[in-house]
Amino acid sequence: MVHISTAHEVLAVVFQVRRLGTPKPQLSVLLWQRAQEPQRGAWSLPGGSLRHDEDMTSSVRRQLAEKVDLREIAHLEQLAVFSDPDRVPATRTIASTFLGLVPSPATPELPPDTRWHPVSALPPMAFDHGPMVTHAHARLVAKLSYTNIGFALAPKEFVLSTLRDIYSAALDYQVDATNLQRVLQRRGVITRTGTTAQSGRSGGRPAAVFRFADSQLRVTDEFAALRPPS
Amino acid sequence: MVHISTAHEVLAVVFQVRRLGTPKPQLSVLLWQRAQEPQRGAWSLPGGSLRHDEDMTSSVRRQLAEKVDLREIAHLEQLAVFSDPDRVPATRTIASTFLGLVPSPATPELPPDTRWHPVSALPPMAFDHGPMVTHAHARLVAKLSYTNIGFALAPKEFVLSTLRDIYSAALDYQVDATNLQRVLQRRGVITRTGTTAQSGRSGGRPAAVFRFADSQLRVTDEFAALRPPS
DNA sequence: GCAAAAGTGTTTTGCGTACACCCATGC
DNA sequence: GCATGGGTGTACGCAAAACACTTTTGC
Repeated sequence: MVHISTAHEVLAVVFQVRRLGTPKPQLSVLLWQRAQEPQRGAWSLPGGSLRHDEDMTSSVRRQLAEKVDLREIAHLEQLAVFSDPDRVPATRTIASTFLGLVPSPATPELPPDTRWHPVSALPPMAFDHGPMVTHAHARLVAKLSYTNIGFALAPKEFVLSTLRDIYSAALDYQVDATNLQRVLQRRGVITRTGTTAQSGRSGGRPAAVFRFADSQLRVTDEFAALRPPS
Repeated sequence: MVHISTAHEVLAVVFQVRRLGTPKPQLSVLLWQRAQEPQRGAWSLPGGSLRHDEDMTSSVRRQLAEKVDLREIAHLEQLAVFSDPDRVPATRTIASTFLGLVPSPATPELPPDTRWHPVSALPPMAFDHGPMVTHAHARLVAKLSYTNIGFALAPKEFVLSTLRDIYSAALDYQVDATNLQRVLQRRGVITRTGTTAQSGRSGGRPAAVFRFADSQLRVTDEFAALRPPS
């Protein structure tokens, strides 16, 4: 196919860890359902055309605010560009994808055609949006391991079992709260606030309250191997 | 500034470890010198406009082949997109950057305005191309630690001291050959060919010859922390 | 008291670094 | 022989995982 001109769109993979009826919360992604052909009924990532006077990060923030009324993005970063000439029909469109993270308790109002879907059970996705979600999830999993990126999924203050549930949902395996605490505390990623939470109805020792030390991305475990000599 | 239309270019940060008179080889980047205003005389990354019928990876390969006659790219991956509306004058241009790696012994012919520059001493760079090189270098350093990306910088077959020099140049610190061997062998990244090399003029035990097991990127040390339970 | 949940102490393990020591070659 | 570079063996350290045990609450 030969195209006359090239458009550029930004698409955001926005994750939040949410309760969805199930006992344990699940990692979920924000999608909207197409009302028009092509691919009517399929689910799309939020986003849209880049304006001539904005850079891509501003564009993503603007579009999420305007189109799905979402403003609580705690972290936003570039992922990959999808540039196959035929990735969407008609106009040749290059897509730049972003990873956005929303803290857990926030539950913004959403337009009626927009919904959170658990990453483990995605609906039929429009165009190449499925692989984009997979890619974003892989990036999140990797960064949970060597950065403080958890700050963008967790509440401002939290108890360790809550944080364990968030990590478990994002990583898709049971994380041990004991070790999670020690790893994150040793690295200076989380700190105690000093206060303790109420015990639940069924008893149990009251839990210490923590918070993330930073609210910006920081690499906390730079060298996996081949460390420079000390 | 308001722009009428938006152009899209691809730019490649191509690295090779090269001897440049100095005893130890150095990590170098391929640049060409601008003959026209704006920024005449400043050095640019190779690349150019994306065609309407090609994706970005093909475009990078094509442009490197056409413009600087470079075909021995062993590894090519996306880096970041630079989308500031005013990053270059006149037409608003979005730049997608790529990391390209050329194996060490290959010394392709270059056009006269094109040259390899050591990363440690970059010439005055055009536009925002300086930060692009820095970004690419950071990515390379990170991936040397947790992937087999060295395959794209090393010769097909090599002796361990050669590989040490390559890693040292790319990482910018002295790597210990003994430990490098053990780490890479344990991970299955390199294997012995069985043959041994000649000793140099000044004697010394003949070295074993190695090769990389794969010639495609592979993650070899996935989890820095928060490993799933075993 | 007992169950439930949180937190601490201790052991084990795996991996990477550091370093001492042995090996094979040229001259 | 001896210098030179290559390779192996081993001790050390660190960080994380695993798990037993203690603490603090509700009922």
